[in-house]
Amino acid sequence: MNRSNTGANLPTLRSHNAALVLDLLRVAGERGISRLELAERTALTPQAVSKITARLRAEGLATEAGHRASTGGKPRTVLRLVPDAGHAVGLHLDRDELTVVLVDLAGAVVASRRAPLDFGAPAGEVVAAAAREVGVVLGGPGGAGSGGAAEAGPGNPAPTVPDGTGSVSHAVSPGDPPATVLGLGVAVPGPLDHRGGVLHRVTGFPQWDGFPLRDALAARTGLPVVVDKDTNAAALGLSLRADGPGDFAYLHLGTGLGAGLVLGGAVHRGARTGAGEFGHQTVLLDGPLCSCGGRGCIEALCLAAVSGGDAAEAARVLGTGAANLVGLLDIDRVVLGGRTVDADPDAYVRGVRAVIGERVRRDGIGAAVPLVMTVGGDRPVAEGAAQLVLAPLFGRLGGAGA
Amino acid sequence: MNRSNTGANLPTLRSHNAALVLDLLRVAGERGISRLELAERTALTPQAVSKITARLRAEGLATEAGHRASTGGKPRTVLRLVPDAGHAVGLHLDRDELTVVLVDLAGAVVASRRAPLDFGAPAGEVVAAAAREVGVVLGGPGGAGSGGAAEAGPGNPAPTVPDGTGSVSHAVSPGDPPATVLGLGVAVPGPLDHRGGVLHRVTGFPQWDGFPLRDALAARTGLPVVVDKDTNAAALGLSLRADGPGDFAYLHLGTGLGAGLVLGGAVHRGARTGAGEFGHQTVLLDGPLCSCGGRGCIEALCLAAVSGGDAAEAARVLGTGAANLVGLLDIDRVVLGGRTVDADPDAYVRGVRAVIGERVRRDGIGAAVPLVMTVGGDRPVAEGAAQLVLAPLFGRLGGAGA
DNA sequence: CTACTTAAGCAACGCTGTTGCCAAAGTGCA
DNA sequence: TGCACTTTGGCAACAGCGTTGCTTAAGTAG
Repeated sequence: MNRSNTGANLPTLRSHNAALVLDLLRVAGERGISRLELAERTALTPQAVSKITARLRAEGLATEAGHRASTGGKPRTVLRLVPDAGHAVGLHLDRDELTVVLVDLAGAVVASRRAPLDFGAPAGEVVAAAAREVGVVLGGPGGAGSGGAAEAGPGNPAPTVPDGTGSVSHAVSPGDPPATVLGLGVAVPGPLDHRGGVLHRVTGFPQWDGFPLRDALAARTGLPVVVDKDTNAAALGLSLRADGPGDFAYLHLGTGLGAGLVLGGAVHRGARTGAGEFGHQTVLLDGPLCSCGGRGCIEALCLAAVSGGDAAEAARVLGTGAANLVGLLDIDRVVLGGRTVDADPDAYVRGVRAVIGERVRRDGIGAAVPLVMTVGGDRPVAEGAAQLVLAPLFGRLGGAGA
Repeated sequence: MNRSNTGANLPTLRSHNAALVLDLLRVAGERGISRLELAERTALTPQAVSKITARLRAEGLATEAGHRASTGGKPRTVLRLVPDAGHAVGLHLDRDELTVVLVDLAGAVVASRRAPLDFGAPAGEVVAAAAREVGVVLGGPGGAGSGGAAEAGPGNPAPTVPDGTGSVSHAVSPGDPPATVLGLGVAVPGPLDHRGGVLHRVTGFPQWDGFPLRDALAARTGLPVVVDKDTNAAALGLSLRADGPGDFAYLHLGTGLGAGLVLGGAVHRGARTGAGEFGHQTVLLDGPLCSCGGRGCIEALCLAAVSGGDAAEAARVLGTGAANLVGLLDIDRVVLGGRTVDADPDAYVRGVRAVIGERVRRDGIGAAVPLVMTVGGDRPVAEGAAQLVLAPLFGRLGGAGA
């Protein structure tokens, strides 16, 4: 059961178990999973699993799909998630670009869109543009099927909006607006309050300080909205790609340096959504001044090495911070991402892996901590943002919880 | 509900709610708490709370204790935890000393005992001595009331054992062996496997590598045993002292430097019980060599400053590490402890607080992070060890979970 | 074709928190 | 003093959860 301070009743129990089964179905993917295996993995009785899966099938969330080979008796029936039973929109607002994806329950991208963005423009304009793009991805100018649709900005009644240069829109199923859109997950750079969906002073963009992004987008799109830091969204999305429930860290090196932490299957945000301040960890006491006012921050050292063209040194600094993090939290897996890393992935993976490996070796116990680059999709943040909406369905605290 | 990968049934539901209520009773302490307040805090209906508290009263865990002032109607009945309904033993094995405490459900120390210890002696001898001391604290040579009692070492049938110099034993209620001892929590220094209760290579004491401490002590005492790192035990115990469920870090500076983390009400251990490796966080790239083989570790810098008599510099280094930790995890509260800090608490609190305060100010948002010394008892580790046993009763994952 | 094994559903059951109702125990005002 | 009102908390009936006992379905092995 999910950690909480509130009591549980029968509906809570029911949805907990349903989420558990749904999560196993999601992880099983197209291979599917049998009722008895679900029973083993959940420690529920087979009969309980039968009842739960019957409900899920009645709701259209699961379906039977073939049989396993017999082991001497009646063959097991394979159950699978029905990906089309629900969708979520992920929106990534970056400093100079906007990315929107529409994903199904399985996390597959159904449609996506990318457009340039001036994050420094007035908040209202950015919100209007974002809502417009969300509407387009959803298959029409009107946005989601429900009420309160997007009051799209000036003009643009056409279904496909040629919105600036480089705007790309490739819907996999263009004329097929999904019936059930569960919500909109939004990932933004700066510090913010996740619970209230209110931004704080994003570095370099003071006009966002105190802006209620969640409520503004909810009013524009008519969808439930969840807002989180870009690194948290990416970490959540990437953590769902792996089978294991192990603790997970995503390190993002782009124009800045940040981290997203997934501990115990849930994004760790801290009380003020401040967790993941990785870039301003001090790794060189009395070192060079950082833009934050401190000295010897990882970010300052890293970016200095990058601008000096010394990727190996940048990787060494980054690796030192990563090793600190792995040691402090006993993290199971680390994933690297971000534009700077993407430009020279081998150097960074090799450099960071070397430092972590040395640390693990010193500490003796503990198998090697896997370190990889982001995989499967060049929009990890936007896809993760969509998972902010979907994760609660699978019992993973991501949007509503904490 | 507590985060888990297993399904939940009605007994699970029941114990979850009971634990929740019990935890609120524990936090309320002697002031007590009314049924309606319990209902508000748990989000359960008043009727459900009535049923749950009736069960707890029938089991002897709770009792009615007076009434609140009326607010215009029938006055609320105050409920309180019955501390004597259960006890737990906490054992702290330090490098040169052994501490045993017997605590009640409320966490109050009922009896305690301290004795010198040579942690470098053969494992069997240490275990025998520890089991003997546990038996003494429990009020007799035979140990716990249940079967499989301590096969106490050579001699010593007397109830109070004058066991070496400086051995102190002051039971509050000498002739009153508690009926229900729920288990034994053990806190030890080195790296270890919490799930299996097996030690790894404790620095300087290679003979403990691979020793199954949990099973050995369970066999000796006949009690359920939970083993954890000393810093984790202390962090758990100290975190329970505060009302808030906020995230918590305990920093221990003694012969070494370590940390215990309590995130979301549960001790964060990581997959291999390795979390909390605070001492070997790098804060000075290419700095002086540390005993661990790395360079620029907090511990190396800190201990160097301490041995040089420069408490201010040690506090500054420690504070840098603490600020890193606070920033990375958005920790709510930090507590300092350990012999070195105890020797000059003001200097360390002032120094560490200054560094954290500066960092928080730079980051803008976020209220000041409270930093205090350990309070209430000079045996925080042993008391925390006892809480390893009690915490699961209150729905706080500490012993069984994770 | 018979015997056996395994998977999965039906029906009855115990137990959970919830709902509707009522008694108990105070305060406040006439 | 007595009546009206407010608030607390238990009793009884209830819907819904997973569990248990048993039956049916659907394969393999000889």
